[in-house]
Amino acid sequence: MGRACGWTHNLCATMYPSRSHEDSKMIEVRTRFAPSPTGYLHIGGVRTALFNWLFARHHGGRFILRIDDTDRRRNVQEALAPILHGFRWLGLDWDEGPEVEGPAGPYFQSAKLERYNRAVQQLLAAGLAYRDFATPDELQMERDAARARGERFVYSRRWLAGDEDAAARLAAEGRAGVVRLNMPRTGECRFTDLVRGPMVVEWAGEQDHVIQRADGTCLYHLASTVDDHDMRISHVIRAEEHLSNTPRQIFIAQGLGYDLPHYAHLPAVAEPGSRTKLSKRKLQKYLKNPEFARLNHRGQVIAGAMGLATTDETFNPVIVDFYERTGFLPDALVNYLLLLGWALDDHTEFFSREQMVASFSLERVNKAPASFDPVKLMAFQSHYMQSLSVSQRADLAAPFLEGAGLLAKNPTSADKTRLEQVVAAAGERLVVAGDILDYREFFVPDDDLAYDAKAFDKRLRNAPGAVDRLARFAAGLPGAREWDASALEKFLKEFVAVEEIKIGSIIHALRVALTGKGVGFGLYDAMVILGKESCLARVERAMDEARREMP
RNA sequence: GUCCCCAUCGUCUAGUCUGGCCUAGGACACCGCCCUUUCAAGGCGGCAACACGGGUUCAAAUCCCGUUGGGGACACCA
Repeated sequence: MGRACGWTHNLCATMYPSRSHEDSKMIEVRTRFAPSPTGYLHIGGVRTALFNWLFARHHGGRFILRIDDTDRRRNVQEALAPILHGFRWLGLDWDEGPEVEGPAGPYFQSAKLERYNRAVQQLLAAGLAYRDFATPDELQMERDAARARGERFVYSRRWLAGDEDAAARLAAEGRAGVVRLNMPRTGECRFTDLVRGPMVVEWAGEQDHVIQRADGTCLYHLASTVDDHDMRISHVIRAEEHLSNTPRQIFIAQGLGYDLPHYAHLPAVAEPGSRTKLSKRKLQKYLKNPEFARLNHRGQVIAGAMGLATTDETFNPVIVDFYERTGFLPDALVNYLLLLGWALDDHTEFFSREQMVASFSLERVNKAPASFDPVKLMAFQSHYMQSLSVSQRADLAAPFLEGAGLLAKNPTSADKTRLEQVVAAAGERLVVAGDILDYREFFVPDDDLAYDAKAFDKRLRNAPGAVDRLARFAAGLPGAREWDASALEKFLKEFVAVEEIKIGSIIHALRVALTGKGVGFGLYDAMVILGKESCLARVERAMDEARREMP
């Protein structure tokens, strides 16, 4: 193990991407993202994947997807599908990995157990790892004792088996043997992080990490290091939580005779309004943040209307699927995520894919955690949504109406026209495509219109004279010759003049009668969309309803 | 507890390496006012930050030291 002491890894400064254009042409840039098949894609993970993808694309390299399934072997295919789907939805294409394969496969760790085992044997043979028979309890006692002394834990190596005889003897006691790294206890590990700069860590602070379990399966650090080498990963770009894992991986890599990749550790994506890493397990806490809760609620309402069976665990704003099902634009989400920990300059906010690929560099990645801000995400979404034409937005909205049973699978051209009218009238109020469900009143039969109880009471039932005014207005309505917004405005204003009333004393009642709601887009637009017949029917029905329960 | 990392408006950030152009710029949010049939949108205006303390220097957001605060890691998880 003496070999390991004081090993240094010096990357020359010219390896920084912006200064290394020539270098990058010589070495093929290969980055990777290695999700566990958990069944969903975490928003923080996507940000990491995005930076890997951008770095590879910027340098004309390759982006690789590898599946870290050493631990759970069940239903990998099933749990993988939503992840691959998420990547495709976001437009993050991978050059090698599941379904596309490639020259450096297999891309599933579960398929490489033999390969890892050979690496373990190599480390064992080189004296860089050892067989160990300590029980978890014994180890824990040593850990506790070190902590009580306020010192860092250093394993006593008491149950280390130096040879086969010792191993047999310890095994005879009923102990299970694992393989541990024989970490150096003097000297320091040096490496350059492309985000953080030069790093120096004392080897003595490192543990004798387990790399292989008693059952022969291997652990993350070993598998990951071997894979990065096998897949010729040039730049390991990952979350900051891995920064302190780096020395042990360097130890493994060097022990195996590998050239080291470059490392870049990205700042964490943090909770809304906090610097704590965003986690999938703390949803209840995030829901106490009003903005996060509002975003979540919006999604839940849309999913509910679509008849999706969702739970907090499977459907929330920490999971990428949430955004697709709510009707977000992938470009908006990606653009927002890009700016979480990276900025080009002091003013550029919006990037096309081409622009972000062209301008991305690790040099401009920040070091401090960036908190996830649902409000700013919505602002990006709104911007991207407004950049689309009415018919594009209508196309995005249609599936939501279909899913809620408000629009036929094959809509008639009249249906389509109505949808476009509603989308146009809604304008910037339609932020995510699922928001179309806020305007369901334009897609339900007149008799099925639901009334907002509060608005109905305020504007019709309890507003003195409202019903009578509505009746007189409706009586004149069939005489309206032109049925467009400006004609209707003139018509209503004439009515107001004749009646000698303020416009507010009829228009609110009319809105509730026609749409069931106290708020909405322009009333004349609403009338045009509904048509004369519907308007009359709805006013009649509202008056009946108001009179029926009047004292 | 130990080790490592980090620190500019409420949030995302520019500026820090290469000290002066910074009475600190932009965006989102927020607060007024205007417009207005509601809700939005729009127009105009506004509030708001260099964590703290020492140095170095003619000059510090920028360099150095310390403090505080925050985060991450200390698994037979990944």
